[in-house]
Amino acid sequence: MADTRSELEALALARIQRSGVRDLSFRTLADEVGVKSSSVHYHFPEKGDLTAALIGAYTERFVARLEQISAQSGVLRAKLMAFVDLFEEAAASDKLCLCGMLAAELFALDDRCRGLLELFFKQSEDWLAKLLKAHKAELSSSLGSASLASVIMSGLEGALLVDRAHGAGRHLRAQRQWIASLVKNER
Amino acid sequence: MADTRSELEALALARIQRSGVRDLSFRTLADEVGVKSSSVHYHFPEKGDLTAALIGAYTERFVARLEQISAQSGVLRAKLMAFVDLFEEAAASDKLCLCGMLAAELFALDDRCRGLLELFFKQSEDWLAKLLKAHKAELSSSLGSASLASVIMSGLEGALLVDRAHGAGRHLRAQRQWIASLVKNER
DNA sequence: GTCTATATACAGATAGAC
DNA sequence: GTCTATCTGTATATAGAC
Repeated sequence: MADTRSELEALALARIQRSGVRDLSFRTLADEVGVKSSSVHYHFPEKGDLTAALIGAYTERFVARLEQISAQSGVLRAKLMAFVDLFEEAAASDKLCLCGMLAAELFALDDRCRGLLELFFKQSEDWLAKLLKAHKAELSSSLGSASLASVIMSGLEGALLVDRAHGAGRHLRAQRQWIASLVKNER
Repeated sequence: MADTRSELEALALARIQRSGVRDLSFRTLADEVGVKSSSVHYHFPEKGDLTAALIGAYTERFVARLEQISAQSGVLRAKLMAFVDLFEEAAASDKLCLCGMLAAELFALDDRCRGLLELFFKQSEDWLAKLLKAHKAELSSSLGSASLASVIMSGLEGALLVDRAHGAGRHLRAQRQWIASLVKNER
């Protein structure tokens, strides 16, 4: 198995995506990994340190996958569907996007975490807006690239959220369908 | 001023929309209203009782306003914009929709509250789908009414969420713009 | 309907031994 | 790097007086 720090991070991430930072305690986290809470404090002195580490690593992985999508050969529609796939994974286990969950818990976060959260959304939407702009001619929407990127991001974050309470995956499926319909069918 | 019970409900609602149920304690709630926590327990024996009462009342008010929108004279676009206005109020004070926030905190809720949450989304989306269906000819989207209702609801809930972390209202504005663009401009 | 007082549990965090 | 032990604060909830 991996080292303690990695185990703590993996478990904490999963728990926060399911039930939020406020529901995560150093005690229960330690129990599940098989150490004591003081050991968790050794790796992450304060809860904010753990949270910040998680947001940073999450953003890094997310951006790396965006770059993979950019690099892959394929039409616009395929790239947009690959973007939706990133959200599908969370949905499969009734989780939220880490940063979506933390946006709901914004007032429980310190400034450093809020800054990291903002960075996640900025980078994600910038990537999306750039992709849309590069394929502007293929789009059927009248909205600008940046606005459309906002609409897509809100829609996907919201779909994960609403599907937990009502819908059993229907909201994310509808989002996928709508995003696909943005690309003109020309042949 | 109103009676204690009403004051407690109003304050609890505002606090949950800002920072969630887990951040609301009977003690601080009591302090802010000027009573003791045991008095809060008199009105709402358990926290779940308070939460359920809030969801019920919130849904009732929300549905009443949907019916007002249905009753008002006006074109489809005006009605959709009136629907967006319902979310604008929360955004103005950095709040989420009560039920959006609770969807994030789903695993902290009892079954009764989860049922009420589901009802909120079902009623809201049913209303929206019915409106869209009645004006199908005026819509520029290729999606079915129910799917489009899902997309709109996800988008608005998500816009409130993401705007807290990044965007300063930009996501909700983009949603409004997109929703307006769904209605054909024919003249 | 509101109070005082209290039971019980758990939170985040730290000191210091090994 | 992990432990035991502990401090301190706060949570939900209840009993019983007024």
